[in-house]
Amino acid sequence: MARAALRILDDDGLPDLTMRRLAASLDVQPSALYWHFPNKQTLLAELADRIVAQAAPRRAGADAGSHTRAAAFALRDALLAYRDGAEVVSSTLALGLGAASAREGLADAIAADGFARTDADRAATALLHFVMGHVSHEQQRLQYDSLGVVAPEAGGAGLGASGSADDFAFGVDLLIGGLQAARARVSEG
Amino acid sequence: MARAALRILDDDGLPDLTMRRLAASLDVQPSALYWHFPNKQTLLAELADRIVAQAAPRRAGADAGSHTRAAAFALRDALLAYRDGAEVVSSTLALGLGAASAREGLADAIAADGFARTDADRAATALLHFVMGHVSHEQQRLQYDSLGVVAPEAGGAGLGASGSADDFAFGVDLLIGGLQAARARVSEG
DNA sequence: ACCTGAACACCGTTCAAGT
DNA sequence: ACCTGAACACCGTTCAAGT
Repeated sequence: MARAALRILDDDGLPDLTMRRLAASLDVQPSALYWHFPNKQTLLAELADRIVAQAAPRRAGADAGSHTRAAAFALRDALLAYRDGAEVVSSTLALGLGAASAREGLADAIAADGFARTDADRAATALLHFVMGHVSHEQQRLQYDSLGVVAPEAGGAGLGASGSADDFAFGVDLLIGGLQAARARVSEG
Repeated sequence: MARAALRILDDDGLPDLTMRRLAASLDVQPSALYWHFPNKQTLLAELADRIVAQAAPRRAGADAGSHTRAAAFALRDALLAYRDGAEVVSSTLALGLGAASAREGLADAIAADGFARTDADRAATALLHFVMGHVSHEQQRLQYDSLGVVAPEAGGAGLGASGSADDFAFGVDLLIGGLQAARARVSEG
């Protein structure tokens, strides 16, 4: 059932993922779904859990902040793996139900890069927000572009989707750089 | 009309901001709205523009990165000024229609802090994504908390809404620190 | 120029009743 | 245990027609 929902999500997008459409895809009446899930929100939380769980840990390099970078890209890839994945995860993030593991994964990676646990937790929150914001934006653009509702990249630069990975890396490196600078400041006294 | 919509948004939230409800608040038939706006999306873009436009530039301090910090907080305040403000702005960001000025405002502030224009533009994108992600999360929590659908802060720390401003500042300072570190690296050669 | 009336094609959710 | 049938209270949008 969650599988069928993910299929609709990926094929037709979040707006088309309705309880009625999901029921139809399972050859069942819409009301039948409410025996399995109390409401749509809970269904989406389940999907969010599955999406972030797919985040396969990448091999971390040897350079500074490489675990953090790897975890951030792994999360991005997991979100990009399903159409509107970021939207789904974002919508359930505040509930604290699903996708909590995403934050923990980032925090662990930051700690693995040798940063203090207290900093790692707060930085993970910041990084998570950046990742969600970035990928949401990226996927929204993909959707609008495919609909022909093009918008010539507000600001004028017009780098397009190809620049997204670069922009993402830039943001991640900025946060890592900030962490390193903070650590350097402390160790200097 | 946009005024009436903002009123509903603030009083009852985005889910209750329907075309039918807006029409009723104006003592008009729903179909009448379509003479003024082609669709709901355009209406929301208009609202996003107005929300972001309210971002009153704060007085920047004298310390490094103060313009950037001030602009980030001004944007956060503007988003927080309306219920679900971040959601509304996020939803129209990818369209490139409304809220484009938010990114420009941040980029200008970063440049005003003495960073190179090319870095400023990319950093503004990262900062914007962080701000949107953070405030969206914050406002979603506010809504869930008020509905009693409490979630004990995934992760266990349980800092609550009071920690939001601190977390926000931490994230902004991380990004500013990253920019400074990058600049230092360049000037060293 | 601006709005009404009526319709079209949908939603999420509930709940008695069936098997 | 799991599903159907039927209903409730909604959506956004279109479009001829009115003033």
